[in-house]
Amino acid sequence: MVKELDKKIEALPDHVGWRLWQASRAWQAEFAAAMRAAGHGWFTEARAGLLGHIARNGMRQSALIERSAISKQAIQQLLDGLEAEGIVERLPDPQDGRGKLVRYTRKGLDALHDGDRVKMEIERRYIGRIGKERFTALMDALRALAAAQAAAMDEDAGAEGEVVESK
Amino acid sequence: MVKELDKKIEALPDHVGWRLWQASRAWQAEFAAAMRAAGHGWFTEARAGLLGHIARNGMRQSALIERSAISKQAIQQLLDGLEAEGIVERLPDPQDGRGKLVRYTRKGLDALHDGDRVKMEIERRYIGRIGKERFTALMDALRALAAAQAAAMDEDAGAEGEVVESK
DNA sequence: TGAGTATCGTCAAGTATCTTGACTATATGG
DNA sequence: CCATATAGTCAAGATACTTGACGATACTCA
Repeated sequence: MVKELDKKIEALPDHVGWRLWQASRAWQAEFAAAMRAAGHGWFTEARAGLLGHIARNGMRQSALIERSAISKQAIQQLLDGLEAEGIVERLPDPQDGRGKLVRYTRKGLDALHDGDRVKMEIERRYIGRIGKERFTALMDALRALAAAQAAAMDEDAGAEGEVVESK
Repeated sequence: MVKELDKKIEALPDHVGWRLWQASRAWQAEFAAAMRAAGHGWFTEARAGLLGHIARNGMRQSALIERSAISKQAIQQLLDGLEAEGIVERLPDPQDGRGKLVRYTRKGLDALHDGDRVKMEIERRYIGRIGKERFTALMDALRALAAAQAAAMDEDAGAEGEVVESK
């Protein structure tokens, strides 16, 4: 019994990528469970990520595309789903016949509110688990990493990023 | 121009879950790109995660299932793919007619070696980007989080985790 | 010994997320 | 007015999972 447990622990991967993936999945599972408990079963991980980018007062779909790291088609599909759930609605942009404005419905704003609450709860739980100091260090490192990566990507783009269509 | 950039930055979500997800995706993209460059195009993220759990000298599929956070069916599908690629092979377990042993092929071991190299390279890059101290703090926090979460799950299971099938 | 039960792996079907390619409609700038 | 770029959509497919059902083997204990 004990021997098996030992084996299990001893062999877990321990590189950054694995740890990040693990932590990310755990967070998402916790968030999804809490949101389901709050009656928002439609709140999947990708949708949550996208909603985090939509300004409370709405925005153009194209602006959303710029902000998110995924393709316009993927965003469209997510929005389709969210629209079907009644979380957001899409209106034609009066300024540009091609564009559309995405904005929250009443239901969407309520869900957003619950989402924020749940996020704060989870954060509190995390701080309780690993201590405020460690948590702060975690956020600090993650922010630094994101900033550094964004900078690295900008450099690539600025230098000569378009070697893709060779061959 | 500048104004648009400001907008873009100002609106990024900043909670733990989002940061973890971002960081995880960025790591995976970096890893996949490097592995592709090394001629291992089949090395997808889920496969990499699974391979991280397979002992160098092979192991039972059921042991793999215990270690991984995903379902046995998902693991089977991943193994199917890896087997088709010639990375691992599955042999009947002489000790147990139901079981199978999973082990690396020669090609798999080579890929694993490249994978380890790439992981170390990325880690070095990360340390270069955010500093050794921050990186250490990051790993420390992630490990603590994983340990605390595992403990929390064990508690749940020990107490009364089976309220699922009510209603 | 043999019936019930648990474990191991598989098959099948479905969902979520994301990708690429092709296309329409509108805007913009000579 | 025409060429080109941009905004959004449609369709098809890949990947990474999920749940449910199932067959085969092993274990237990009366």
